[in-house]
Amino acid sequence: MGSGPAYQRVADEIRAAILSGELAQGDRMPSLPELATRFGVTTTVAHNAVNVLRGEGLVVTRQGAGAYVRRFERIRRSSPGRLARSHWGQGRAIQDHDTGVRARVLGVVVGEVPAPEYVAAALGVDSGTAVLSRARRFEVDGRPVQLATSYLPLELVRGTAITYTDTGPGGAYARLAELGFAPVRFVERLTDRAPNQQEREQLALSSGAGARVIEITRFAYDGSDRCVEVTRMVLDATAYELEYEFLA
Amino acid sequence: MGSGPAYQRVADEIRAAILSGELAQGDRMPSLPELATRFGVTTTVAHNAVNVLRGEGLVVTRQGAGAYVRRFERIRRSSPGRLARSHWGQGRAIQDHDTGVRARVLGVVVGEVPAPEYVAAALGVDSGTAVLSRARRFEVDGRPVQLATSYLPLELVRGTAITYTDTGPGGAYARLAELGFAPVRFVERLTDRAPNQQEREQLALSSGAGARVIEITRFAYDGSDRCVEVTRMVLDATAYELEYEFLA
DNA sequence: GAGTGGTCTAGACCACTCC
DNA sequence: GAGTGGTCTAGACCACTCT
Repeated sequence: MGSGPAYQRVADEIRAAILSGELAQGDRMPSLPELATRFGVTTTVAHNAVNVLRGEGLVVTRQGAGAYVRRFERIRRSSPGRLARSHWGQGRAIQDHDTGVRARVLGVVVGEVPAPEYVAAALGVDSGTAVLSRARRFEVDGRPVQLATSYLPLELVRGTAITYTDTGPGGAYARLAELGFAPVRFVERLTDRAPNQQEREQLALSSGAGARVIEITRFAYDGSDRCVEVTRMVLDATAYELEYEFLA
Repeated sequence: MGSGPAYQRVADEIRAAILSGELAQGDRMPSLPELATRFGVTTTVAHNAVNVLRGEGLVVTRQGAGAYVRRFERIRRSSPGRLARSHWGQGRAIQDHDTGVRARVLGVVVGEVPAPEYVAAALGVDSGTAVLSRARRFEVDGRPVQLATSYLPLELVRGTAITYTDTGPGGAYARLAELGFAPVRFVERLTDRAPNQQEREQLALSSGAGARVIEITRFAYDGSDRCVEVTRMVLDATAYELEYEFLA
């Protein structure tokens, strides 16, 4: 046996079974008592082992229903390809570029909110000034994978389709372009962190240690280098592969 | 008190104490028995709570020595700024851009290795063909934060300073430029995942669930769109903030 | 109701550091 | 040697699903 802790050894063996295909994607895992018996440990140790795998994104658990091998196919999110004008200029939604037809946008909520500090600083308004907020959630194959909230200056978008739930073909960027504020430069800042409770619920992440999200804050600038939009996204860290292309 | 599990409530209170500054960065945490007594739980539950915070990167533990509030200052890693020719063209190392003078490069190991599949595919050689490998480790303030291994085609770099431990001013990219293969375009792919055992050791990450790394694979292309270098980096996920800038 | 995952107790032993 | 974090046992109860 490995010299490490028992729960690591158990996790190692299960992981190997998953990666070798012995346990296929979507398969139900043996129950905790079964694992305990098979590996000669207590159910607590078996639980620890499953926890490790859950943290790695290999296993998802549903209380009362069982543990399952995760259907594993990361979504590739490509930048700047997904934000290129050639893309949304053709009337397609940005997330189409990442996820094909499997993606759905849910729970779009549009409203006016006081600008958070980092938004106010970027948009050049006083902190707390009302800005347009567009919140939504992305699901792929019925699984929530991303939360996103965009903030735009009210004087730019008032009375336009950007204030509607459905912004029309090409999305908000196409509307900004029609207004003469087409975004041409982007800055994205990424941090990897633990989700808060609300994010755990909305992204259906398990509690306990291990679950991670990637927080992306994007700043969009128009041709005169004015920041016209700030978007904060929270991604299920195990659901994505991010790609960036740039010139030296 | 909160309706959730006890270990979450304990973690919540400690987290609040850290974020409010009541527990300062670098402070020693109360011991597990102390926490257990204070919150009326067992040491096991106190341990679970500390585990949660460890996973969030707020606390670091040293077996036998205690648990400490992490000194927390994420390293900002900016692209393409850090890879711009204007930077390494002046003879500065790339990591200077991210971390200032606090960074150190350790354990540089140069050698010839069979190309991993993803490297061979990018460099346009057969899988297993010998390529130059440059492995190294980055430390900031004495703490290991990143592992990196670069792969370059042997026929490009044989007999050049790139095969030395010290590649000279401006690093490998400056040498590639002198050879007429200056990298001008980059693609970086990022995934969040759990570290393997070797990575846990080299990055001084705790075992158990919770620790995460960001794996970045970078492909560097020269002016004729030939891939001249592949670099795989493994970052302590809680140590970095990544920034990307690009045009639509 | 039976089975499942999630949490918890009240101990125990080990490896490690040196407060 | 005392104190610490890390692991583990052998139970228990709860919330949940329905395999």
